[in-house]
Amino acid sequence: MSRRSPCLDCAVRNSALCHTLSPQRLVELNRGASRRRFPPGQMIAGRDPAEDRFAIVVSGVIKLIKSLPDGRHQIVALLFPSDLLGRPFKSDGRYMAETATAVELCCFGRPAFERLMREEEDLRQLFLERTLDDVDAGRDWMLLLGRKSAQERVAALLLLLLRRLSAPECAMCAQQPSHQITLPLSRSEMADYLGLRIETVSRQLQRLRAAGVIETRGRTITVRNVAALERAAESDRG
Amino acid sequence: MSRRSPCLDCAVRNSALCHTLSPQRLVELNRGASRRRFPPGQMIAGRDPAEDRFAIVVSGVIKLIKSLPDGRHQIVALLFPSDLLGRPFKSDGRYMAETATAVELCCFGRPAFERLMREEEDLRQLFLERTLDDVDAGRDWMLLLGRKSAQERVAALLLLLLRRLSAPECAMCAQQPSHQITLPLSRSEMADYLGLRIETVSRQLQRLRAAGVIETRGRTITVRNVAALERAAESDRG
DNA sequence: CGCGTATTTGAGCATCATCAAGCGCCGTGG
DNA sequence: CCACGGCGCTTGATGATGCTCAAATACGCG
Repeated sequence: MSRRSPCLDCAVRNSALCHTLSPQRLVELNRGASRRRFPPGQMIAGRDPAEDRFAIVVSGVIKLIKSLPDGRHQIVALLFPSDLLGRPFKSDGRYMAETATAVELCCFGRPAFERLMREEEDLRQLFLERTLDDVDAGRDWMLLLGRKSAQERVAALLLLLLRRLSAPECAMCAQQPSHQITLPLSRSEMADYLGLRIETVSRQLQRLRAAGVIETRGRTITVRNVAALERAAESDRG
Repeated sequence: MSRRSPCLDCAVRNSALCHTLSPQRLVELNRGASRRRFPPGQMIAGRDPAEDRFAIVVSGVIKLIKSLPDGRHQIVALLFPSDLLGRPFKSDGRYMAETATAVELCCFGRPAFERLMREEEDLRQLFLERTLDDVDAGRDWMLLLGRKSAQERVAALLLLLLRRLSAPECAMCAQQPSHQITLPLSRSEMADYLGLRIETVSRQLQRLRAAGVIETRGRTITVRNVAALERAAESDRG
């Protein structure tokens, strides 16, 4: 009983869903919750119903992947620290979830979380609003996939990563100068998110580098000219 | 007071969100609700905050469109009878909503609906689950836009329309034999939904016709071979 | 240092976009 | 009833973007 709640110094305590909960509720949620770590490239949720996880991302980046039988893949979402993995009220066998980087999760039992969702007004409301934001994010990406050129797609992805990785909940990612990021994705993963092939991604990065917009060194990218990058990504909020 | 609730013979009373409400709540909601009709091709919601509608689709089909400044468009969702138009808890200036066919809406005031959402457990839950379904639908479409060929896209769209237009809530659409549909979309709209050009859509339809999979007569399409159409669309639930 | 993997680079190609007619459907008006 | 015109759709020819296949290079890691 003298053990303090592990939530108090959680890296995402101010941004994850659970930030709306009272200390008492947190203690309750923590019974049966567990921190788990995964290495990069590991499948952590998918078709196996026994593996029907339900967790908050504490650090690292997770890919949600849809695949076709012939081996084509599309990453349909990236989960960053403070995002929720898992779908309440329905088992979620529609995507594969795989770590892109090393990941730390805070895992709960489904029943405990669903009960909290029912009982806690604020939690429910926050979850709903985040889900509505997910709808919007998906639709933004539909515009990108349906209508944008390879150049625009790559630029848009770099801006997305720049924004999300420098957000406060990613403090742990220890980002260098704010215009420099370490990509959490391989070229192949970038391609799967952008609906392109790996060679095309590589060439578009090359083009941006040649134009002096970015500098690349492996997975480290420095944005030299944010405005130019935004121009390359085209106005997104049309 | 002797006027019976207009909801009793509403075409979507069994499938729209409001089906969870008690008769008393329905009466309440109906104060300030109004039926409105719109011709095809009319913008009914978009950037204008005063036009921030909030409505159930009673009949017809609505397109949600995202656009880029240079005139590229992407339809990011279709709304069919019983679907909800509008985003609660946040004004929704992110898409343009335009009628694809003649449309009948049941419009509410935002405050009334948001209050019901707060007070009615069942309504809230249903709305949440539908929103989660919207997320999934968007992600399915991302796979289509990012990874599927023109042929697969067109076939997938035909199957989608076949399924949705023969659902019970579309009874009003008076679909003919169940393998025949009247497309609610022009070729141009199909292209904007599929991330293709109008000529490509036309050619793919032509290919399906040549293969004996469908018959086309203007906007009337008869599916001769559903299995072949499904094969052309490739397994979707990968 | 050397291997395996990721990434880059190159050459040729396929799919889909673009540009440009042509056709058919329909409503209008003669 | 038929000529006319407009619009949406189809069809054809050409071209560009991004894909495929292949090889070279860079990089991480033992």
